[in-house]
Amino acid sequence: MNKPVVRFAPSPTGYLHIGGARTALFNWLYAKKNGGTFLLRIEDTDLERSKSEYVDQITDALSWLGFNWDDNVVLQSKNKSRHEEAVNQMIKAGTAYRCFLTKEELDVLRSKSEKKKELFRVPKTFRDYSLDDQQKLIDEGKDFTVRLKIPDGITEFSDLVYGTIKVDNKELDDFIIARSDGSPTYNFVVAVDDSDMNISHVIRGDDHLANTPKQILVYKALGLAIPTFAHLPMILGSDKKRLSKRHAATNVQEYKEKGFTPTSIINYLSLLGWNPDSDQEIFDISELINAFNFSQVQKKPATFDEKKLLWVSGQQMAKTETSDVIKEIEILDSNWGISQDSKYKKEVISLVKDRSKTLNDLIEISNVFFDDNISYNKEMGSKVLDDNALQIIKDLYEALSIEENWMRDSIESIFDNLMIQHEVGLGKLIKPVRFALTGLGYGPGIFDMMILLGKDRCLDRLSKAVKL
RNA sequence: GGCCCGUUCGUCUAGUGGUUAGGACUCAUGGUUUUCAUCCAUGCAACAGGGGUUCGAUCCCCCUACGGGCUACCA
Repeated sequence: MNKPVVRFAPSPTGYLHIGGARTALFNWLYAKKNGGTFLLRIEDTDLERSKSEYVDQITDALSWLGFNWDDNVVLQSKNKSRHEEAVNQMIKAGTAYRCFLTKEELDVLRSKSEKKKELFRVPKTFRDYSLDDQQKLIDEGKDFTVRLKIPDGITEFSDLVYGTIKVDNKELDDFIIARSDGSPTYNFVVAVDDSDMNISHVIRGDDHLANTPKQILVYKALGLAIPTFAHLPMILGSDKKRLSKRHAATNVQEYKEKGFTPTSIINYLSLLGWNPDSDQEIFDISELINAFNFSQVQKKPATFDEKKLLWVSGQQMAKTETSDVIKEIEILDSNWGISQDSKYKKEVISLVKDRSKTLNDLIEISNVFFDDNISYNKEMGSKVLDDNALQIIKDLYEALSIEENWMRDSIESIFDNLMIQHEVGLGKLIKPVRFALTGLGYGPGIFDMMILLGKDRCLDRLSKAVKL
C-alpha cells in the first residue's frame, strides 16, 4: 500500500475551533500512523470572508497542538488558473456546459416551485447547446455560469466510517462549478485541489458527506483518480447543537489560555467519536498514533464535555515529569517564576503538580511560593480568622520563632502541642494557618509547604495575617 | 418538501441473536489524607417508540418519532 497523503483544509473565516482541531487531529494521526504525509491547505476562495489574520491564527494553533504539516501551506486562491483550465477542459469535453440562466430567473422559478410544493430542479435548458451556440450567446454579451453535466446512473462510494453510500444521480442538480465572474465553486475546487495534491484520503467533517457524490462526479468528469473518503461525526455543544461561535469556548486558543496542554486537548479530543478498543483513556501522543484506527470511529455526533477534559488534564498533569510541566508553564507564561531559582521552582511544582488540573492552577498556587505579598480576601479572612484562630496563630508564631530545627518532625510536634493546648483537631489548626500563609483555602500539605517556604517567610506571613 | 446520515446511563463509550447490558466522566455516600485536592471503595443511572423475522431480539428487517447534514452564483 502506498503511503497515504492527507490534508486539513480549513477556510480562514475564523479561528481554529475545537471541531476543526479534531478533524486536523484525525488526519494527522492517520498520517503519522501510516508513515504518510499531512498537508495543510487554506480554502481562501471566499475573498469576502477570508482574512489573513485568521490564517495566522489557524497555523499558530495547529503548531501549538503539534500538528506539523509537511511541505508548504497551499493557498487555494493561488490555484486560480489551474481551476479555470479545468473548467475549460470540461466544457470542451462536454462534461460541463455554459448555462445562461440568471440567478434572478432561477430564484423566481425556485420560489414558484416552493409555493406549489413541488420539487425544484434547475432547468436543463442549455445542457445540450453546441459549443457554437454557446459562443453565439457569449457574443451577444450574455453572462453565464458553468454547470457540471450530471450523467445518469448511481454514484456510490465506500466511506471508511459510514460504509457504502449510494445516491441516484437524479437527485443531483447540474450544479455550478464556475460562477458568472469565472470563480470556481467549492465542490469543484476541492476535487481539483485534492487531486492536484495527490490526496489519497479525504478525512473531514460529516457535513461534507452529502457533498461527496458531487465531488466524485467532478473527479470522473476530469478523469481523475478518486480518493478514499472518511467522514467524521460532528462535535456538539452541551445544548446538542453543532459546536459554533455561539457556544462558550470553542476556540483552541481559549483552551491554551485556560492552561490546558496540547497533549491533554489531543487526548480528550481523540476520545470524542473514537474509542481505542480498550479501557485505556489516558494516552500520550505516540500511544494514540499507535492505537488510531478508522474502524473505531463513531458515526454519531459527540457532545463536548469540559468536565471530562478537566479530568483528562489532571491525569496528564500527574503523569508528566515535573521538568516538562515547567516547560509547559513557561510556554504559557514566559514571566512565570522568572527571578526564581530553578531548583526551587522544581520543588514547588512537584509539590503541587499532582493536585492540579491545569497549568493555570499551577501558576496560581506556585505564586504563593514566589510572591511574599500575599493578598488576603477580607471576607474570607474574617470568617477563617476568628478570635480563636488568631490566638492559635499567635501561639504558633511564638513556638516557631524559638524553634531552631526547621524540620518536619519539629514542626509537627509544635502543631501537636497546639492541638492539646487549644483542644482542637488538626483541621481547625490547618485552615487558619494555611490562610495566614497563603491567603488560600486549599493547597499542598501544610508541613511540606512550611518547610519549602522556610522559617523566616512563615513567621513574616503569620505576623502579617494577625494584623489584618 | 426531497435525498443522505444518525439514535445504548446526564455526558464519552463497550457490547452480543440468549449478558445481572460493561467501563470512564459527572453526581451521591463512605474510607485514606487528623484540612482541601488527589487516591480508593460503593452507589445512582441507558438499549427512542411500534411492528415484524426468530424458540428468543439492544443486536437482523420495516415503519414512525426525534436529531443532524445537503438541497446557494457559501465553504
